[in-house]
Amino acid sequence: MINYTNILREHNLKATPQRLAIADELYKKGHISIESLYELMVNKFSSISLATIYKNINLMLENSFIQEIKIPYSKSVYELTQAPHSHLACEKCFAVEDITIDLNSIIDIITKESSFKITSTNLVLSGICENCQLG
Amino acid sequence: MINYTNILREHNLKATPQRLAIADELYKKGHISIESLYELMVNKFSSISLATIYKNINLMLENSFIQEIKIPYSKSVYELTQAPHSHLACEKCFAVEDITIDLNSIIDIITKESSFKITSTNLVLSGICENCQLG
DNA sequence: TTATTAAAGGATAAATATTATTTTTTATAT
DNA sequence: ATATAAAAAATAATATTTATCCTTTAATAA
Ligand SMILES: [Mn+2]
Ligand SMILES: [Mn+2]
Ligand SMILES: [Zn+2]
Ligand SMILES: [Zn+2]
Repeated sequence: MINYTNILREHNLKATPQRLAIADELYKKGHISIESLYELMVNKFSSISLATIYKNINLMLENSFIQEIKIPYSKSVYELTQAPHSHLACEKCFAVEDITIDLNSIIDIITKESSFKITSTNLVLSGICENCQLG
Repeated sequence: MINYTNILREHNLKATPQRLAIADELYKKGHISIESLYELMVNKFSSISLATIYKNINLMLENSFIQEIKIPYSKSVYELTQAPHSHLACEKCFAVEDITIDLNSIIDIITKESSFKITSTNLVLSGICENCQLG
């Protein structure tokens, strides 16, 4: 159980109980959609407003405390900011897994071939996760 | 000026003037957002309904006549279905360019390392396009 | 051609999703 | 402890997307 008080403050975000709970859920679940996060938060703060979720998600994004991952044919999920990495998205159960892939060779090739200056990469590989292959 | 009548029919879509115009704009512009497409279409069909845009985009997606591309920190854009490829997204002018990158080696590595079955890839490289580097 | 019909378009309502506003509460610094 | 700027809650307002209903039309077959 990590304490996110200082990490929030380092991102210029006041460490409110709601925000600590959001950070906690993101840490535990890894990747969460807005509506899932709201449901989880209602369990802890029965009177929490959906607007509080949205305001916090947007502020946390602006201050790079979290990142948004856009998934094809699905809702966006959010995660605590960490080292750049790619994602595996299950088309059946919609689970999202982290995967570290070295894309530097690809970036190098493009940088040589074109004059586009790449600042960040976003790779989502869709398919069927291990669990869903069994069922 | 390509005639999309038969291509639409091959995708089980009636070739209406509105759909032919949508196909035409997608062909000319390459990648268009919903709202841009609506603005373009209003020029050709002054009484077109926004619902017609949404219904057609959704039907065309279901029938694989077009594809959706989700762009980080930006609205989705749509394009005519073509061979799988990746995208360069300019963070300044929001232009989206096509780029063909061979991701097979990456897929192979993941297939060996994990038991996730990849069925499609989605790579968006964000940065600054050539034009925006000049200004 | 003309007739038939299922599908599509237009108008608009309804449902979702997101953001803004106002008041109350609270985290943080003094 | 106090002051204060920021955050939360409640709720209104927008924005986005989908559904409905009626009219029009593309596709098909007499
Ligand atoms: Mn991740
Ligand atoms: Mn493309
Ligand atoms: Zn799965
Ligand atoms: Zn640009």
